[in-house]
Amino acid sequence: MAKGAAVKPAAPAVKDISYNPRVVEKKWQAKWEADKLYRAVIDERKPKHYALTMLPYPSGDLHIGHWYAMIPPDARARFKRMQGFNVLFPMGFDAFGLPAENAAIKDGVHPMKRTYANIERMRKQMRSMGAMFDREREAVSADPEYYKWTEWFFIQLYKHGLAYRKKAAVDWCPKDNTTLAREQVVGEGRVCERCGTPVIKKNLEQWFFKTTKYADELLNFDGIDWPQTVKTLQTNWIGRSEGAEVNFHIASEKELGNQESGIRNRDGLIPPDSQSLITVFTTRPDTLWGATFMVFSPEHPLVDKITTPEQKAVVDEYKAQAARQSDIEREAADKEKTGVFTGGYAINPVNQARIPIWIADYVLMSYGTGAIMAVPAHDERDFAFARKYDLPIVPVIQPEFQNEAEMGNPSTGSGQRMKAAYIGDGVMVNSGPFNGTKVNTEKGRKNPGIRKVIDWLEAQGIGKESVNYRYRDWLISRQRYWGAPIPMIHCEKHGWNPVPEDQLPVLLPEDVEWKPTGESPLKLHPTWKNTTCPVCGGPATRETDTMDTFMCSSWYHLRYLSPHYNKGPFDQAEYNYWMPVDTYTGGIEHATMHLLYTRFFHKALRDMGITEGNEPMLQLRNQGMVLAEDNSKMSKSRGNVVAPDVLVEKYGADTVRAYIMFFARWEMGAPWDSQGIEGTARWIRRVWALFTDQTPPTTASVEVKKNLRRKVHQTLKRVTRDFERFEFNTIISSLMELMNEMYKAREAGAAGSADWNEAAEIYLKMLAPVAPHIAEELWTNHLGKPYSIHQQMWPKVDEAAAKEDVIEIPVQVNGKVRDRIMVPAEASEDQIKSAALASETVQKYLEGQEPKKVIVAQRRLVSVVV
RNA sequence: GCCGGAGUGGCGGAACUGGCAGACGCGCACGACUCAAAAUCGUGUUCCUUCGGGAUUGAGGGUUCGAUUCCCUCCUUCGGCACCA
Repeated sequence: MAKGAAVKPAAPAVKDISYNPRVVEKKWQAKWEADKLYRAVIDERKPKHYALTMLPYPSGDLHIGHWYAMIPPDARARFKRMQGFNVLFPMGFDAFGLPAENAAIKDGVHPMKRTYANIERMRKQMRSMGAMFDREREAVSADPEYYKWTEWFFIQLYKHGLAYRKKAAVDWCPKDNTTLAREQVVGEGRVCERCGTPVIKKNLEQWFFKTTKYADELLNFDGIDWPQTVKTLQTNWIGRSEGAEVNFHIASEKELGNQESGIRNRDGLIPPDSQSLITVFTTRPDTLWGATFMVFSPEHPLVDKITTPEQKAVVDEYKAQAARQSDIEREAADKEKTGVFTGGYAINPVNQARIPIWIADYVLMSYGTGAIMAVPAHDERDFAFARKYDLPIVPVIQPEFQNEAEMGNPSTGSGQRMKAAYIGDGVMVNSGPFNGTKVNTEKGRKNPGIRKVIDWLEAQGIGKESVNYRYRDWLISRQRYWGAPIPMIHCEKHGWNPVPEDQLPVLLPEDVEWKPTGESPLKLHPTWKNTTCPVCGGPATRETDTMDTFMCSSWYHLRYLSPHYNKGPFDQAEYNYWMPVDTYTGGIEHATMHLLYTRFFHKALRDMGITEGNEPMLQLRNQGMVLAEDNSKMSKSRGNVVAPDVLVEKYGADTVRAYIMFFARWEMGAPWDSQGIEGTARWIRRVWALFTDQTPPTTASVEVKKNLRRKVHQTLKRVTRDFERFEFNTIISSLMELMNEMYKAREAGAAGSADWNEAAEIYLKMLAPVAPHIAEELWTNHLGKPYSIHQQMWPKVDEAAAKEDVIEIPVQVNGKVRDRIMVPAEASEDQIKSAALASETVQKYLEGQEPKKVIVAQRRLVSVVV
């Protein structure tokens, strides 16, 4: 800091206002491109750094959000490069997808034509950013040379048993006319992630990837530096829950015949055959003795078998009604529970209790086994159901310190007086051999009660430890044209077989018609689907569905390594050098989609010997969102989008880049402020003037120069740290501060001195990643340094120079700052202490009293307590 | 309901590991330059004030010599999940 420095006015500098970003930026962009300055090639002598930013969909126009996503990572990649890393920073296009096809249905423009025109336009716009993308690494997922390998990967997954076909109730978007992965259905209304239309269920046979095989491994984030929020989102999405599977069986004739004699049936137990076995999943096996009824999902296959003739009419009616309801209606959590009795009974294997079987739509066929044991005393949902239909409630967990009135009286075997289900800890009661066992609120084996019961169930052969996941396999079929074809052939005799690999890629036919029929144009194409069976050579048909575009983006980071390589998806040498990705950046909206798929993909490939290591991306950072000025979301339809092209035209790319980095915390985002950019523009112009003004001769004092040098190295230290941490806004403010100091130093006559020249050099090097054009122009043409600034090494901090020699220390009396004292930086704590107590102001506040305590805190503050 | 993030001047935000709250910028006010405006430059700018000070980082409490920072309770807001047995 320049505190205490005598600022002597010098002759005013002569202003140079020749800064014209349009000329400067065009000039350098052309030169850098001609020189292939940003070409990244393998160089074993240098450490590598793979910086990756999520690739855009070619929507047609680059908007401010793209800049926000790409520019700060670009600046950081440039910084890494100056630090001596060999940096790969590629860009490409996620070019398949619905919007282009939907537009084609409207106006007949072929998706391919539209997509490639959009790409061309966006390439041009991207050039104006002045980013260090390696153009020769660009990959476009809709290029046959790309999707050939997307198809190839499908076949590898198929061959390794990770791609399979099954009929299932799948989510269908009636507007986009296609199935969707579970992840693409969002929100309370269960709507299509893309178009907001409520989805419906369809029973279809579709292709799936076995993502669930990796569920446990995907929960492990060891060795990767990812934001906690993403890890939490993925963990919740996978939804692992630990418990047990328990085998109940349908009560036999004999068991039913005994019903007068009560719950127990000691003699003549008929061993349950597999037909009458009902397996349930429960996270609370410790409450098994409290199961007083069972509930089946209305779709459960055993429902018809157990339903008695008397109950058939109501059961059929309930089933029909459940089938009619949409998912939204059915899954509304606050809906009152309904259900009907089937007339059938099951036998609880732990105590032979004969319990009624109901069906209810709150039990989902898609989770667990589609059937549950209901323990109304200790589960809120079961409690509500039991109350409504007057089913017995038997408490089996007794809280240790609660009176009977609240709990009901367990000794009578009745929980009818309970006001709510009890889900806390306590002691097992009414539970045969387990009475007295303590139960806490831990999940799974960590809970002593659950652990003991699971071990016992396994010993008895009536159940086993089990884990269930909310996570589903990834549905990848899309009934659309504009995607990578699923390379499978169906033959009447030989079923499904992959297209022989030497016949890849299966190319999309170009002569297709756009009709809003809801069927894939591939299916309607007269000849495309006809082919021969790879097994017998007989007539066969191609799969006409295409792949979810998330399949393309699951491996694009590999295609960038060698986008035109034709012997495999990537060149092994490139892989060995560049992978894994060192820093990955993008929006958090992909937490449970792309980011989970790409981890799955990498692990599956690893198990096939194609990739190495457990994770594809070591470090992940998410940028926030740029909102419109009124805090609303930017969208074309609202007409509130900020067009970067206009800003570049007005201020130049360097200013837009700097403002993008400055105006918000990058990971948070903020509403756009079109006035705020004026401040950044002013700064850039002032930087230009600082370096181009004609300055008076050097007259500065030693002190002024020393202070300048201190500020330079303090700033360098801070900027270096902030680049590492993705704290871009403070990089800019530090550079603004240093510039202000340099203006003051110049006014004090520092220009032209050795310290000034060092400051100028370091300043431009720090500016180079942020504002590459102006930094290059000032570096080569005004400082006369060798081209290019972007090939210079990042400067080293001189710690000694950065140190203050006099420090100002605030003195608190009873927690309030009363004075500030100046002491030498090397002063001992004792010296600081006496200096503080010597202060007149401090003495005044002491009012003659002896201080009780004097704390000198890390030479930063003195605290006097009276 | 459950899980996670955030809450600091008129605004965006800063504050290293518990140690001077409000850096930097926008906006605003005043001044210089100008016939005038813009641009530019300079000064000021958390609030209250009886000009001594006092209050202040969503609210309340706690730990501490000292809390924007740690702990507890609550409020607001954003995001995710949601009858998951």
